[in-house]
Amino acid sequence: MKNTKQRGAIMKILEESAEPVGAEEIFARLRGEWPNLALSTVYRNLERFAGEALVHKDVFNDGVVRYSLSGEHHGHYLVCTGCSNKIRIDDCPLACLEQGLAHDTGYEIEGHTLTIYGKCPECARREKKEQRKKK
Amino acid sequence: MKNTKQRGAIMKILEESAEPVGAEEIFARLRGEWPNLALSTVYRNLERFAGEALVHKDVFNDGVVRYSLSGEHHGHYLVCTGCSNKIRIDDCPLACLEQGLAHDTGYEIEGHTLTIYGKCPECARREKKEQRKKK
DNA sequence: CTTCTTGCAAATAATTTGCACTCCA
DNA sequence: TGGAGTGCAAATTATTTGCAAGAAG
Repeated sequence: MKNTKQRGAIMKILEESAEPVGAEEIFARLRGEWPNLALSTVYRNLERFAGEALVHKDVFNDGVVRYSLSGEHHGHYLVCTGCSNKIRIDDCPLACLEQGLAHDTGYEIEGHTLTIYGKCPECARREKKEQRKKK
Repeated sequence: MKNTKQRGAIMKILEESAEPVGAEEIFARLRGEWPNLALSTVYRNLERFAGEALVHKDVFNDGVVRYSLSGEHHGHYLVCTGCSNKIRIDDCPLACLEQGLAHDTGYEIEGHTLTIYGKCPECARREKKEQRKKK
């Protein structure tokens, strides 16, 4: 894999951001510094990185694909369906389940997506207030 | 919600299929019986159903949104990243984790998405063969 | 040099929307 | 009958691809 400046710039964004980022977002953030960077270059490199297992690729519920460095510590989120506030879940109870599955099905497990949805205390309270108003 | 024949037909597909189905797939399956059903009607109704919590909406790793009846017994899938073959996972190890989270964060947990990805034995074998060819 | 990469523009794929017409309640 | 629902075509959005020109080793 050749070492090009656009490749480096894309990787730097990935390194700097704590949360997964999408191609369009990376493109927007690099627009200033690299005015004639092509969006397709971003997509191609992200796909490349994912292929080489340098980054982890994930499709979110909004349909956008986001990437994050694979070195980063594996984690999931608890997302509030009211205000979209996110809490990281460090505990991941799936390693064991995956082993069992690999054994039972013969699949080579590559990974998983897990996101938990709920209402944070404020949103839950607000929602109940609104329901009372309606009646 | 009015009871139209296309709405019924879409719901019937949902009821008949054990696995989550996408809009294009439902459209394809109904084209024979309803030759001038519009794809947009399928999309609109699925969104509607999801809004009324009649069906569960989920974005898969291939970027396609698939829907399944919410009444159905809760379950997750092991999806092959090669051929998209799906195996249902009846075991769900999250109830306990969710209780702990509710206690720790004060959130009212509403649900979660969990999908495991891997390669089925055939796809894994095929992929290895192709890699060897390249060298 | 020569192969890997990029930029640009055009092509897809999945989904959404505007609008006139249709059909259930 | 009146508004919810539909079909059709055109618009969006996210992503992919073909190809000639450019840069890295």
